[in-house]
Amino acid sequence: MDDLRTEHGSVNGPTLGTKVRALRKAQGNTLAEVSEATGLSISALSKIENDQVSPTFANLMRLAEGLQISLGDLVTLKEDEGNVSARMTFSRKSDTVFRSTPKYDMYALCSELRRKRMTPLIERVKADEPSPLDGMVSHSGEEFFFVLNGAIEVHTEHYSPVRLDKGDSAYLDSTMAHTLVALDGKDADILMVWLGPSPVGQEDGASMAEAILNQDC
Amino acid sequence: MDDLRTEHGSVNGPTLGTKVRALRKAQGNTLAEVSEATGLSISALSKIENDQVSPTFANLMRLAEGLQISLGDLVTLKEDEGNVSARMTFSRKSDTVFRSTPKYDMYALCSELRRKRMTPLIERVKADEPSPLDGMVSHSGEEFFFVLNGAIEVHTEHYSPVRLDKGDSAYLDSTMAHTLVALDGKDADILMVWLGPSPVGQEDGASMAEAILNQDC
DNA sequence: AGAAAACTTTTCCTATAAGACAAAAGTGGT
DNA sequence: ACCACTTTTGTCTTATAGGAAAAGTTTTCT
Repeated sequence: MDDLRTEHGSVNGPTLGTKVRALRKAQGNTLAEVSEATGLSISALSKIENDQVSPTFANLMRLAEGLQISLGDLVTLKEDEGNVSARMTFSRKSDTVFRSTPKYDMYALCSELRRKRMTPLIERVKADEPSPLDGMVSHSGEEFFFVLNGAIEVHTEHYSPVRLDKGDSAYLDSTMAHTLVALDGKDADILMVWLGPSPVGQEDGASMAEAILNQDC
Repeated sequence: MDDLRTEHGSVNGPTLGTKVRALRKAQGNTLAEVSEATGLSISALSKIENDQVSPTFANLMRLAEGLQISLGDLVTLKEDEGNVSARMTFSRKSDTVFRSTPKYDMYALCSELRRKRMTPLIERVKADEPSPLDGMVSHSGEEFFFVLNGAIEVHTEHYSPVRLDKGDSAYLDSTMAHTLVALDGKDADILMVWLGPSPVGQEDGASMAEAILNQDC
């Protein structure tokens, strides 16, 4: 047999083989090392990477474990994530408002990097805010807050409000209705990292970020 | 052959076969209908559902399409993921060192919440540090940094070192070797959020966090 | 109810493909 | 050019996929 590309590759995306190879290379390992980690023979790995065979489910599981990737991520032929283009980005102290509402100003961080799964933001929670419970929202995913300046109160539908001062942090299930209120009459700055529900979705990571940003304020 | 349960089932979760059968039944279809939809023979489907064979990747793709489920969802034998207990937690300004090394002190945030997918930490990067490149590590997942105090330099295997001052942030693919260096002779504090590669893994989110923490310094 | 009919699933057998082992070919460094 | 290392390519064994018959299940008819 020659090439199974058409059989199990998605139309344009990388084949399973190229992805496995990219992952292995990204970790700086040889076939022998992955063979050790997975229990698969070197030749089998070679053939898999060259799309000469279609590995069995059992071996896909061993492969995923050895490559330290979830099985779902492994079989989901998402675009190149191991190899190319950008693998890192950074943001200078952000001064471009990504989105502004009566309640929040938002500054997206590291937005150049498209392929990321987490969405980091800085939010300024405005002090002059009428009634806390107005802004209650729930959306998919999880979020983590860290208070950079000022103090906030986290309101949720299931817990009593929690006051967080500078340096405090919170982690919550975003599907639970929640909102933030600046305390002491001063604006508060928080660092927020949002993680969407779709573990593999790349492009819809972006759209979901959009969604949450449109919703969350 | 009798039963491959131990080969490709997770310890307690449902096997692939039971999941396929459940999906088919839920849609009210017969093996013949799924055979039609997937192109797989009835006998092959039967064996798959009874865990008598380990289907090839090519056939897993056809199966997923026929069952109208994403490949990732099909192979990810996830248990019920809805159930709860805690859905939020918070941390006061952390003062308990989670882990300390010559190079870093780490403070885990929101560690009470077990089910979370992101792992937030505060790291103090120590100034008195001999040679930057010693500590280079690569591990699975992605990480986001935000500089709280001081200045750091991010070294990676593929990019030139980047200086980050207070308020700056970075996002990087953790599989790329990297390390942080405190600049200007002062310790630097950063907020880091790490996201492991396994999207659904709950409990192994914890173990992976362990892994990265043990490795990353 | 009982029996036949129609349908669904499992089992047997054969062809073919995947996996292991070993040898050959390719790579990189000195 | 040599050596150590990595990857690919054969050959053989073992397992998966397909086809058809057997077994099991439900429906229908009298």
